[in-house]
Amino acid sequence: MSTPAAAVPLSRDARTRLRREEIVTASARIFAEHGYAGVGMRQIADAVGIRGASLYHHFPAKEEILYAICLTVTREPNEENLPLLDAAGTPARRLATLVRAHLRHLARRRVEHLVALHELASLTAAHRAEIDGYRRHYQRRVRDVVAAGMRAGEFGVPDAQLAAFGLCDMLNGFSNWFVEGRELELSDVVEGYVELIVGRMLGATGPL
Amino acid sequence: MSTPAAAVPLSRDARTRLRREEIVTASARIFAEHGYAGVGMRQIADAVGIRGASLYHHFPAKEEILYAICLTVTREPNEENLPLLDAAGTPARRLATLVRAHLRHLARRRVEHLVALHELASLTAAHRAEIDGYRRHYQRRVRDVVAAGMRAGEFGVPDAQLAAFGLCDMLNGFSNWFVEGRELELSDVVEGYVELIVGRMLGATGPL
DNA sequence: CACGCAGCCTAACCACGGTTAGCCTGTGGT
DNA sequence: ACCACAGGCTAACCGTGGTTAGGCTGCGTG
Repeated sequence: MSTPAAAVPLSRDARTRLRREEIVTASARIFAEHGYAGVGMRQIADAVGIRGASLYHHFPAKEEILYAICLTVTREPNEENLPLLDAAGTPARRLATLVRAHLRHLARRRVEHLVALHELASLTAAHRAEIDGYRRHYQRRVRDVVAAGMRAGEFGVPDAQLAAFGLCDMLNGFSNWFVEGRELELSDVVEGYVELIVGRMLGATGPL
Repeated sequence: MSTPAAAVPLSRDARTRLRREEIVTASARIFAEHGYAGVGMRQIADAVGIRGASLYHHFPAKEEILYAICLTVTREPNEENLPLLDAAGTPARRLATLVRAHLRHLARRRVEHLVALHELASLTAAHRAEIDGYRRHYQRRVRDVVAAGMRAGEFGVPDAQLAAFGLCDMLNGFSNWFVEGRELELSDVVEGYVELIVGRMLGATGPL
């Protein structure tokens, strides 16, 4: 076999990327707990077993770590979920698929979402503008599909914009209270929200 | 007349209270814009026309200002809105009344809500626990009324807890995007949300 | 009218934390 | 085998910002 199981050679910049990822993940966890401002570089460094100053071999500044967190967690839904809205099927089914994907993504990257949701104000103006851009784009796409469903007579809501706001807030609020393996099961929440949002609130009928 | 219109005598500790209020309001505005950690005492002091050190005649610490913001904006809904759930009427109508009151409160204290929503991590552990307590209490009361509506056959939702989460997230998300006099009118949003949440999502029928 | 304190001031302290400088080492590529 | 550099370390800097000390003043109260 071409990939030996015992030795893990792992190319130089593969390890580099891993290290970066490790720092980002650890930072997200600590930021989520103590807030971005309440965490020092030395504290982050401790979590990955190096010294504070060494972090600057991976990130040029503390804010860049936060930016990395916000960027991935804001870009991924755009790249992974939005295509689902372009797939075949009725607006209702496409939205239901998006809701499922969105919630599962939120669960998978829960802490990163918490940080991105709470610490936008700690970003550089430029970085913040970029993140906001992604968010607005996402929401606009959702609104457009809601509007399409209204035109198709599938949805009974009075205003697409308002429904889209409510929909997105419901989805994103999820990361504030959901914790894996406590009280509520993920798949139950996902299917429950599909029914609450697409089935009941928007008023779609038939299988989703 | 006993209250002269021209001169405004204003007792000593009335002025004191006003000053405190002024500091809190200004702080909320600046915190909302730059984040709690991004704002210094001197910056807050500038906004009310005094020097940084003078703030300590009104608050023993910076965190106490944040605490004051969070406390009022978290306690007020408990004291003003929750009694509405105990009033006469069906669960649906009582919930509709709560939604209206909640949204109007959010609009009135918009910036304070933004701060309280984003800066919980900057509070002392003790203060944070207290605020969390108020929030959980509020949500529990909402959930109970949803459950009551289910038992009465008014609501068609499958799970009261899940519906309550969605409901509260939709309500609170409101303060993230609503700005007075831009695009959407407050009363339209309020009535739209009453229909979206109580009418459509929960499935209440009849006038709300 | 005198006293006292609320409320503001200036000055300064001091800890914390982001960041930089400069060095050492092991390793992967030539 | 050698060289370069990624990646880590120690030490130190230094601005920022929360907080304290101590003094002045003018209003409201006894």
